[in-house]
Amino acid sequence: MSSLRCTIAKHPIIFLVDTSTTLNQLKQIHNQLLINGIINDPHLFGQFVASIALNNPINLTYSNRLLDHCHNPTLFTFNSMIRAHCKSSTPHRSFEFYKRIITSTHRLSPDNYTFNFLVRTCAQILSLEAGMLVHCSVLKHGFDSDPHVQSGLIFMYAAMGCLDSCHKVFDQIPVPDLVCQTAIVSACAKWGEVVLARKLFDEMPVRDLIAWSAMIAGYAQCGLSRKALDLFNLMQIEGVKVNEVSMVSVLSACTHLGALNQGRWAHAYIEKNRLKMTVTLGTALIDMYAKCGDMNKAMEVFRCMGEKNVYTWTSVINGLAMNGAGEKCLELFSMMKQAGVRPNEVTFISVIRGCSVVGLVEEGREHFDSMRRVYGIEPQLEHYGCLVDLYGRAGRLDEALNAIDDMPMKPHAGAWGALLNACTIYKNTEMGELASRKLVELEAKNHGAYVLLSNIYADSKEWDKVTDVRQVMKAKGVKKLPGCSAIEVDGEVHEFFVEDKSHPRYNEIEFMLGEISRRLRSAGYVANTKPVLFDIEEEEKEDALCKHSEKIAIAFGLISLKQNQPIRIVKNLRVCWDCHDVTMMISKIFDREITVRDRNRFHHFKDGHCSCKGYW
DNA sequence: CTAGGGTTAG
Repeated sequence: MSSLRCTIAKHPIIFLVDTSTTLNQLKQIHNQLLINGIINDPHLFGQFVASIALNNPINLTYSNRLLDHCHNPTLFTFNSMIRAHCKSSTPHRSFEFYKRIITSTHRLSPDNYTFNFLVRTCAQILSLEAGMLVHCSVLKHGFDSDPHVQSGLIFMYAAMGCLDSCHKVFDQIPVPDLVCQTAIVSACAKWGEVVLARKLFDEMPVRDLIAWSAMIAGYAQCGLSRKALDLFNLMQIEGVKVNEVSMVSVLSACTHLGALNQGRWAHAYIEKNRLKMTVTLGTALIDMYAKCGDMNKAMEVFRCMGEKNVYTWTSVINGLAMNGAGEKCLELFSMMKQAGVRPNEVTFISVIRGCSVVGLVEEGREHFDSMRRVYGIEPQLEHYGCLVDLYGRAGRLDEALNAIDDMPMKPHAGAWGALLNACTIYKNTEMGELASRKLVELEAKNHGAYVLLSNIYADSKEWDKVTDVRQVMKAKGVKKLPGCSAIEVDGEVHEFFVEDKSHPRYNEIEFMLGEISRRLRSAGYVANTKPVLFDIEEEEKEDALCKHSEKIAIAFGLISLKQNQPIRIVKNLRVCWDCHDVTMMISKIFDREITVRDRNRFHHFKDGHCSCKGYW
């Protein structure tokens, strides 16, 4: 037990109060104080109350009650109470103590500490109204020149997404210190002004570890993972020491890029430099391995971790679901509950997905129902979307539709999209038309709605309707989102977009694409290819084969990786039917293991088959 | 006697 020593000025009694101090122990200490007469010393008693509040948020109620017996609590006492409540489950109660300061009969007046804590309470409860009132009081009392309060205000407005206010506060600081500079960099990166963030970062006269971490995290959060890793390299070149917090953002960037080798390097770095394996860092590692396709390693890290929180469990459960290991996913969920970790709304999304990928409909439904019944979590749009998917993938289309009808809120595009996807798999034209109509009503330019509908028509050879859909798409200007696939070769991530010819080795890639095409055709596979997008001409189909980003990436993998090295692709969209078919064939003809992570899940291709068994 | 900036799961 790490005890926090709270010494009372020159008094022999030392309080040992921390998060594990029980109520009974507190009462014993309280009695000790009574015996020693400290209770009559208002200043010391105020400190006692404060020390409980600060070190034992669980017993906040106790210090609240004690405070009522405090005859003349000091500003220190009140400040401590505000600070303690700020991070508790009842942050709004901070304001009660502010009120007691300003209405105090002992002529107390708030100081810079008071406002610093109050500002953080506002950030905590995300109340812009409260934040602006506190800001006014800060100005009124003249604490806007205090650097702690300044950074606090930037932090608060950043938490609420008021970037303009962040800038206003920052611009009025004559000489912002390192902390304020970092706060504004972080705020800009968090809310889309990442270029400005970088500019401010570059202009900083001194940059410490936290400043670097803030900028790296900013890139990672914007999805600019490549830039995050580049900056991390620069940071190392400049000789700035890395710690466990900065490593989390680095791992997060690796995760999004699917850069397994860089992630492995980061893991080795962590162990070699003995960075503290915090829960957060461990969770980031698990997520990295899981989303880069190495689920075994993810499980290994998971088993080695001592403390596991809801993030940790959810990461591993989600990883198993994404990799199609539904049963294992449910096993871990049950272990999580046994370990006494309470699942939250995110956990349930992964659990129901896990059921969905292996067709465990009844289990999935039970978990969905248990959300509200057992855990008091109201299912949100996402959960209903998962439920529709659960029924839909299993071919139980009527129940999927019922799930949509049962939604207490307006069904979102995700719900209809899940239904439409199911209609495509099970070739239900009628319901598919309904789903795509609803989808288009919600999102007029939803590319998927048109593509899937036309797939249904193409499957049932209704070419006229296929043409109609095509014309509507053209008329509405519906454009396909640009697909992007990434592949890591020798620790470097290469990105390919649709029809991307910009790679320095494109000549070889093009040659390989031709080779793929020839070998698929000679093996008689092309004839089996489902109608791509529309009833396009044979030549166009051939052309389409070379267009999609994952095919270019796979071709690059074939020319740049050794035969025994698996080809691992990360795609920003979902894999299309055609690419899925073609990749299965490539895995057989070229005798390669290919793993594709699309935005939904993993596909492990081997010997002409895919781990998803067409169930996606 | 109390404070500030960077981190994880959908």
